Amino acid sequence: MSLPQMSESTEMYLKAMVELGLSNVVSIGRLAERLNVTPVSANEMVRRLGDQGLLTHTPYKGVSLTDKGREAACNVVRRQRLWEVFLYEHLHIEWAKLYELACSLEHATAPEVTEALAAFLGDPKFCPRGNPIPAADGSFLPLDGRPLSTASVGETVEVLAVNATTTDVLKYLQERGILPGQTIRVLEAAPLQGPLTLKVGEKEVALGLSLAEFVIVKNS
Amino acid sequence: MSLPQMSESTEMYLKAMVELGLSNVVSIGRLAERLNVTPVSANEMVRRLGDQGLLTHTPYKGVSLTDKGREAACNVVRRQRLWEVFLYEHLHIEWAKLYELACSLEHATAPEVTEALAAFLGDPKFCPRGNPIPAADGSFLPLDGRPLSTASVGETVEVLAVNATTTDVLKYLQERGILPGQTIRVLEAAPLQGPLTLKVGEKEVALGLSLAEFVIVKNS
DNA sequence: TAAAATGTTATGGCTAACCTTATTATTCCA
DNA sequence: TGGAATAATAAGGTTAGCCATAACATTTTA
Repeated sequence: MSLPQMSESTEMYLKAMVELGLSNVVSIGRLAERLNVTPVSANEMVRRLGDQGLLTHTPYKGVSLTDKGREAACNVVRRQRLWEVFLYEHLHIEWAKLYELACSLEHATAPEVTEALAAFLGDPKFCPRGNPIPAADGSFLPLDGRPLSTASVGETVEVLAVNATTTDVLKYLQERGILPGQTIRVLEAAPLQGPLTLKVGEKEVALGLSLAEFVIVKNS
Repeated sequence: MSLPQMSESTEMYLKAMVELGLSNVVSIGRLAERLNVTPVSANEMVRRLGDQGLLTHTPYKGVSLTDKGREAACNVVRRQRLWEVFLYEHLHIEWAKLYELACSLEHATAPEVTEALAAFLGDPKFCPRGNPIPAADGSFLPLDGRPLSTASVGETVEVLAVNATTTDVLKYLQERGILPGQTIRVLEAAPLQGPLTLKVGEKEVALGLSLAEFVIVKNS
């Protein structure tokens, strides 16, 4: 009574590839880190996915999706983000938990359910974390933004999306008001990869650089 | 990014126990048949579930749920049937596919999603197949009915529920109008475990005894 | 340019849930 | 009561996706 013609693990790898930048070459290390597996395991799995024609691996360089992989990946991400919308707007699930809970559902969703869900939700274009939802045909307009970690002191930016996935990181950002739509001013950037000091609403917030990478912003 | 503290397989065994009669002693053979595994595999798995205290197995007699197992099982069935309601009423998924599609989702549903879903749906008491939905506290009022296979010639009965799970069986019954609420008259019962001849609406329908076991009816 | 960091490959191990084949035990029924 | 049906047990095999450890290759960077 299950459906996966693509395993849960495969879906996680594909999703990670999209989240780390749809068209980027991603190192095995980064992939392993995001998926919480050892580099050795990621290497094995990347070989399997390569054998299935979903991605290409250039040794010592990194991994990128093939056309087939990109299509499959967009489909996975579509399901993920549609469920996030449903959980948020209709079930009123806590924002920080959306990714994790939607992730489980995503793996269990047949194509006809995906499309019926999209129709039910009114074909939303963005998920509650601000990320675009790929269309049914696989088309995907990426966000026109950059990570907050690249912003310079004095800049004022607007949060487009939060790209984090783990509940604890999302909760941390939420508690500090770092949510889509929020305007942020960069007050200070500590040297040696140190944290940013931000003005978020009325509050001053210190944010580590690695967390700031998860926050996608545009000039405002 | 998954949740199962109880494996998918465990959930399927528990669900099967409920579907084969919440308080019945079920033989390994029947369990194996419904789950589409060999009796040897079912035996192994039953031992594992016994070790976890979910059910008790009396050799050569059969299997029954413990209190702990019953609670877990009701929870699984609750999730399953709530999703059936959602898929049917909000996503307009084909009736015959509900069980299978809801089954996948069920395994991927965290408790907080279950309860939010129940609230969203207005705490429904029955699934689209006519089966009762266990309450959040585990209480479960079973149907007051019996299998159509036990009906005698000349009886007129009303379908309370369809207990089948596979899409092909559900489709077969649906095509013949055998759905909850339908009134059926038993015209004939062939000897030697032969099929029943039924009057369903305007049509005469022949139905094998093993299929008739899936149809729960009451006197009407 | 050498050391550090990163990536690759090899080997072996683990787990859950299935499988087959074969043997033995029990229960049911005629 | 004896054979058929059903159930239990034993032994060994498979798969996916992980793990660790260790050796080796390449790339980056100081």
